[in-house]
Amino acid sequence: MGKNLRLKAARAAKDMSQKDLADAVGVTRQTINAIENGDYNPTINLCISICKVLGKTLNDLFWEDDQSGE
Amino acid sequence: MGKNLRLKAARAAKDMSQKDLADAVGVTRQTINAIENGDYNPTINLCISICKVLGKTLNDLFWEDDQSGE
DNA sequence: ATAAAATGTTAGATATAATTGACATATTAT
DNA sequence: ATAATATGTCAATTATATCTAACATTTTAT
Repeated sequence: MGKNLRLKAARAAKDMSQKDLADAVGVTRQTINAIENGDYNPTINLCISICKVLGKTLNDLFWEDDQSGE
Repeated sequence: MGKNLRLKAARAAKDMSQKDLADAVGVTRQTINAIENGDYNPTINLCISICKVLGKTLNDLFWEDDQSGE
């Protein structure tokens, strides 16, 4: 699995560290790190929580053929 | 958690049974049934597989405040 | 009416998401 | 230089997604 650079960018745009995001959604820093690095397959509820904190949708951060230049 | 009626409707629109969809994405019928009934929290990769089979996006089937008239 | 297919649900097992804790490296300060 | 913060990663544990297998109910046929 590849890295999730859209997630990394959305987090950077909010000036949050991995730990900040982890605390905001109620998981550990290692979990956020693993998701950004594509090391595993989070649950949809966690994805939804992350999206809400970062002001994005599922398609923005986790859908693939989404090359729309907004 | 509430039922996922959008998933149920999208599956019906393809005239697929729960077992048909389960076979198409490589899980069991019970897993599809549990997702439709809101009994748990699937992984994002499974959600993406389901969306692809049904010709929908993550926002279509799993995002919440999605009242956009496309 | 009955047979077949689809769905709902449950118990027990397995795979893996997520945790805790630790350590290393990199970055950004002072 | 060093102190602090952020990130990468790994081993061991816990929580839970998913499986297997079974049985009941509902729906759609014959």
